[in-house]
Amino acid sequence: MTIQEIDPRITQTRAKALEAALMLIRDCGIGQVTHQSVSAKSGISRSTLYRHWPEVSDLLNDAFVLVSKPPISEFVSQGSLKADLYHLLSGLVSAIQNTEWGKIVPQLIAAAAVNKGSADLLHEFVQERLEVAEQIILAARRRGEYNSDITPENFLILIIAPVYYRFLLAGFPIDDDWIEGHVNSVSPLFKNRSR
Amino acid sequence: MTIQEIDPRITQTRAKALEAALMLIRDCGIGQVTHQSVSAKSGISRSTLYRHWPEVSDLLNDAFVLVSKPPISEFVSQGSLKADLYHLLSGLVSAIQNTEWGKIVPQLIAAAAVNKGSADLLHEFVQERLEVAEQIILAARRRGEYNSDITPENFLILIIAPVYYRFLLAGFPIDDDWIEGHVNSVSPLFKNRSR
DNA sequence: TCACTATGCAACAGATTGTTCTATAAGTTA
DNA sequence: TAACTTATAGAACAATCTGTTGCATAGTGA
Repeated sequence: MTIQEIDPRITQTRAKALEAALMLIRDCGIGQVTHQSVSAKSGISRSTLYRHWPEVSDLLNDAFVLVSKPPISEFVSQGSLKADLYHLLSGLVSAIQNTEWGKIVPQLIAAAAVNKGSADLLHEFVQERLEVAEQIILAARRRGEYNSDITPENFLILIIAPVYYRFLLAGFPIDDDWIEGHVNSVSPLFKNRSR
Repeated sequence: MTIQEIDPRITQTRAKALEAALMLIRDCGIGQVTHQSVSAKSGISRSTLYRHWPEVSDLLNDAFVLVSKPPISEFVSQGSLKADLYHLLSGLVSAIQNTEWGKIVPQLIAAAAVNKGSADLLHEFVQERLEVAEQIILAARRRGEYNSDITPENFLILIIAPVYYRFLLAGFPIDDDWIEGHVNSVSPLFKNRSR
């Protein structure tokens, strides 16, 4: 009952090909991803690519899986709700502006609109992130900092959504000052109870 | 000095081809839009399509222009800020759920990420809509209903962004109850002044 | 060492792409 | 109406791309 060893050649081929695919997705969009273009970019032969991924959609899916499963860091409170929210948004903005994620997510959104597999992947990713971020609100509630009719989920979306809106739709810049102002803007909602 | 008459054959060809292109974008994504597929869907011959749009990107661009220039309705206040915001979101959600716009915008976002022309188009569209919606806030301010440090633009994004987030990223449903709850959630901000 | 198998390469038929030419039909002008 | 101008459809084409296969090679595990 030994553990199944995986041929390192397969691992290498997959890694190289998916990295090339991600570069193509990022720079040219999913429409430019073909067995041929991935072969040219990765050095993997076309026949090998067909053997691993008979359809381009299989390749795209694996590439999206790769980028939508980043490590989720443990929640450590910064001490206050405002500080935690600022920290959350800083991380998000940094991921969007300085990592592959920012370049890939628009393509994943487009893929999700026409492909159920991609949609499931994207929604699962977002759901997972929301659940992690919910710890922020629950911790604040325990400290008595958060006491609102707004559900943690809706409140988090209120915080996070403008970042994506500015980035994906408006093309507005996002800097530390804006993040700080944004957190301050919503802070009156921490304790308001609407009726 | 007569007005230049446009050959109706050209107008027809363009209309038919762009309609077909939009259907392909909506159903299959921009990657599936080719002169051939548009020809098959529209009945326009391939050679004619090449004459009108030498590159696929030209065709895509014209299609996106078509869909991103919808008529902007005059602002008529519903009487209160809450009612105006509810009205604004209802219209947006309806456009997203019941018209082409909802199916096309994910593709336009993806195109914008790799193509400056598409990006300009999208950002201009969003900017224009924000400016129209700003009338809501300005009217509320005149009535004394809105008095906040949050700029009208930032406030509107706070209102609008969660709709797009739920639709594009989370895949969450959006119904009238949610819209109403959302407007109520942010209503404490109408008059709050943060410090 | 030996069996196994993933890879690269060449070759291939079939489809797609981009271009050009010609006949025809539709539009415009007088 | 007749004479013109022009847009389109269709065919044909070389070039490229797609998907598949067979085979030699080289890396892997026992």
